[in-house]
Amino acid sequence: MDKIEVRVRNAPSPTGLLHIGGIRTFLYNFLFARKNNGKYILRIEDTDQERLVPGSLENIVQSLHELGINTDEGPYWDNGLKSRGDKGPYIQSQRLDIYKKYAQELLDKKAAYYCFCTKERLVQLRQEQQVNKLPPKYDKFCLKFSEAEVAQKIKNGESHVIRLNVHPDHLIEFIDLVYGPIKISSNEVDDQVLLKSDGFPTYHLAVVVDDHLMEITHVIRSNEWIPSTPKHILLYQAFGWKLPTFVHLPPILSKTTGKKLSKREGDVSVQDFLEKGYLPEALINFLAFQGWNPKTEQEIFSMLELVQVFSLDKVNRSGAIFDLDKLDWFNSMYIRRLKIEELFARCLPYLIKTGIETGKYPKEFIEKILELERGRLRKLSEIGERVEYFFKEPTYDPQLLIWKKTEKQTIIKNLESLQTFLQTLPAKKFKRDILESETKKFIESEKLKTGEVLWPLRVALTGLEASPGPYEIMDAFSVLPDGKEQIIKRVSKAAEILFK
RNA sequence: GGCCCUAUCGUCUAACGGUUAGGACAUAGCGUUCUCAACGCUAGAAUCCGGGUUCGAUUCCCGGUGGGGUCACCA
Repeated sequence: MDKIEVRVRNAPSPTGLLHIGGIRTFLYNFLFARKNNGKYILRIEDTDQERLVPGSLENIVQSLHELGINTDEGPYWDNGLKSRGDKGPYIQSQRLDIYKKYAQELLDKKAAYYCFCTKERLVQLRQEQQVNKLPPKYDKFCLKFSEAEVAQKIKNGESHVIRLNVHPDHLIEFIDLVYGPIKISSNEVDDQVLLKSDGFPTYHLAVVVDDHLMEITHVIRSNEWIPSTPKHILLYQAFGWKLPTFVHLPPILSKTTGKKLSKREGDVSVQDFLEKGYLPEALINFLAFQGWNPKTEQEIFSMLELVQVFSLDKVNRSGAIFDLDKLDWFNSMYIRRLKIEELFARCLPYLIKTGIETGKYPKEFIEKILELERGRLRKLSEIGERVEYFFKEPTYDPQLLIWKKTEKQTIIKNLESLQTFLQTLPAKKFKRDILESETKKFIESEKLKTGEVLWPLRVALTGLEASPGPYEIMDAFSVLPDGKEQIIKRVSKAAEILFK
């Protein structure tokens, strides 16, 4: 028995930046396609000409590319916007004649009818219904016109739309792969506009026609579409087409509002997250867990592993709150796993932004520094200010140099003898382990207290309350030709400042 | 408001009628430690409410309540 090839799609509107909640839907479609050796298609639904935002098509395609969600058909990014696939065009505004043809077919089948109602009448109708506490629905007013009347009105150039003719009092049922059986009365379904007066289709006509023509087998989309699924089913039935399998996904909610994550909430676009230093791998891993989980205790999954374990029957039905804390955790996990060269490459933009001219330093120096910070980073964007002290002499808060309740004099004295000790230590011995053992010997022989030496030393090197340890920092500096001098200079400067 | 969906720690979630209700994030404490991070240990923290069904309900059914969604010539 031949299995029908799985074909799924995502169909965003180019009305702005691709946003993070929406990505989860893309991800699940992609994972489902890959898991089933199917095809993953991107289609652009630009039938609302008023809401178009220039550049959003590029943003969508580019964002998907950066996240590693690769499409098989439709527009894609490869050093520029390209397109592929033999069931195109994949941009709805280029398919207008197709929709007209199918709208005509519905007209011929009496499944749809012309409507000449003005906006004013529709608004008034809705108001009346509201006052009378009736559900707001079109009242089929224009259904009464004879064919001759309709022809005359069209000939007169009256503005018109085409509406779906929904018959009352029957039940529309479908089985959702996530939500199970769903029943909705046709009385709840409005005589939806299918073709607008500007000749463009509405979403409902376009999505059904295209999903059929593009041989989509599974419609996987966010659950806010459940209420309009009956309209689509009615259309499939009117055309006599086979229904796809419907799969609705639970919503992703905002932590602050508890409502659907929306574009109005600030930085929610993929681009924003990438710019803040979230790794695509972390974003994908986190998003995969918003509404799905593998039923095991493993939490870290690469895209490849996700493909292997993903299945729609493990998708939840209840909404998930988007929690940045958890995302941050995933991100720090992925930062730790990065190869050092890759960490360098990915941190570079942030280092440049802080004004650090990495080109002026040995690669080994930068790499050692990044190695020190990688375990402390939640987001790559933090890297700049965290490592600035390596490139710029720190300024000191005298109070900070003092370890707990130690006497100021003691600290000064320790910094001074530390200076002499480091001076006498050969530059080639400025290696982490040697530094540690030599410094310990020094502390012991001078009968000093560890904290009273290491704390001021570390602060002298960094100017910071929190940082990696002094041995590691000195080890990194030792890579520079004047590393030892820089270290000693900082120690002496710190002592000076305390002395004042 | 009508209709639809939904309900386990603060958050993501596990437990397909019988568990001391498990894990992770976050939080707190302790240990390690010059600080931070990491790591280890520990703690607190949940089955919305009310009815059924059943020997037994987090789990199945009904009702309520809460939350979300949707009712456009937007998608």
